[in-house]
Amino acid sequence: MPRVVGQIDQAKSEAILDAASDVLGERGLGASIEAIARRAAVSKQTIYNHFGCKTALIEALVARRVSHITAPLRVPGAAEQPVETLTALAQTLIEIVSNVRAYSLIRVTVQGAGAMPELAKAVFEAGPATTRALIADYLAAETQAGRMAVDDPMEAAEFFAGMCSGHRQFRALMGMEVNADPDQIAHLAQTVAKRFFRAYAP
Amino acid sequence: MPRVVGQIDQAKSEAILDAASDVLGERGLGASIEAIARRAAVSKQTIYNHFGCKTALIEALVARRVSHITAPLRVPGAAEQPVETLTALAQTLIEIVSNVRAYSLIRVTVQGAGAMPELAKAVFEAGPATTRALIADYLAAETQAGRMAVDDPMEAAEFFAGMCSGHRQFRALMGMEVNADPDQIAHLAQTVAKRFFRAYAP
DNA sequence: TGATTTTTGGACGCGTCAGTCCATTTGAAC
DNA sequence: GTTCAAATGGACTGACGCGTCCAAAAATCA
Repeated sequence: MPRVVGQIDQAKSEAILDAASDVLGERGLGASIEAIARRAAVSKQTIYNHFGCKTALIEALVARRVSHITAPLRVPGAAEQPVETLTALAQTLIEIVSNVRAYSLIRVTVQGAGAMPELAKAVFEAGPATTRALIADYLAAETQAGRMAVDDPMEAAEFFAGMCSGHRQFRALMGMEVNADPDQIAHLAQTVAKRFFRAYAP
Repeated sequence: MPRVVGQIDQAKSEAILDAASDVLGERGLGASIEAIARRAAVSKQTIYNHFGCKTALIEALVARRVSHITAPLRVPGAAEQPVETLTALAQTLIEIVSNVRAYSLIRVTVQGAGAMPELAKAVFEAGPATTRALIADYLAAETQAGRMAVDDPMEAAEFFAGMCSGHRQFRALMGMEVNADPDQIAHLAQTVAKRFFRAYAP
């Protein structure tokens, strides 16, 4: 038997997805398969061998990125002070929103929302929706423990996420520069947590 | 002299822009000029007579919409109670974010950000940036008057706008349904104002 | 009615891109 | 070295969309 099936697949598929991420981020959904092939130093046919069609390629790309992006989104272990947990949470959220790479994916999804609504919904569920549910759970628990007074956890979670993303979301979406200075992000996260806690303190 | 130049222009141009708004909102930037012409019950050539090229058409469309959308964005006359002013402000913002028509424009802008960055920047300046500045001015004035305690008005304005848009922004961008029930919007606006004021009360 | 301009609609050139086909080369396993 | 799947690359089809051109029709005013 020659050549194990799926051996080279692994590496090449990754290379193709990396290239697709870059090129789609730069040129948008209109980017041609040939451009992606060039960037990946791979023949166009190989892409079709691996993914079948452009839509499937994009779906694979989105699936991979989404898992990368949402990975760090875990509520830190039960905290002594809510403000500290909220600060950590805000920091993660703001970092995600400030990540150009992540946003190039979102932009692609927005562009494709018309043509592939399932994809848009999947990204929404995996990203923002999951995030909100996570935060809401935490807020409900803190309220139960008497450390906060959140009457509507889902709504509050939305406020919290909104404070974190704010205009950065818009700027990122519009392809404009987003300040990603770690110090500034840390400071912003602290402020968000402080103000949010003040709004929902018992 | 026959036919006054620019007389029919007015009406036809409007019709074309309306159709363009609809079709672009539905199909995205990829929508063809022919589709727009069909929707406007106008010949393709007429569109070119009026606007010259697709880019110019989109620019004209965006310019018109932006002025429509931001029109209601005025800070209500100096209020007795900040919470009431903030509620009115939040209401306007949430209504804009929940307006499908307005968001179809934003989606078009996001899609076109790569190809026409000037347009994206113009929309950003006219929309979110202006809004933030307006809110910040108000917050600064209230702080001066001793009715609030906002140390960083720009930052606070961003938080306020973020709380209003929240996930609605994402859903709208992704082409998903957005709840536009007036009662719910009113309730949400009240909550935003209440919580925000609590976060920044003296 | 006549003069003049816009509008129409259909055909056309031109470029781009998705996806296919295929002869040839590469390279891992035997 | 033989074998056979995977990869290459280049040519090709078919579709689509922008923008142009033009002759005929409609609309406007004198």
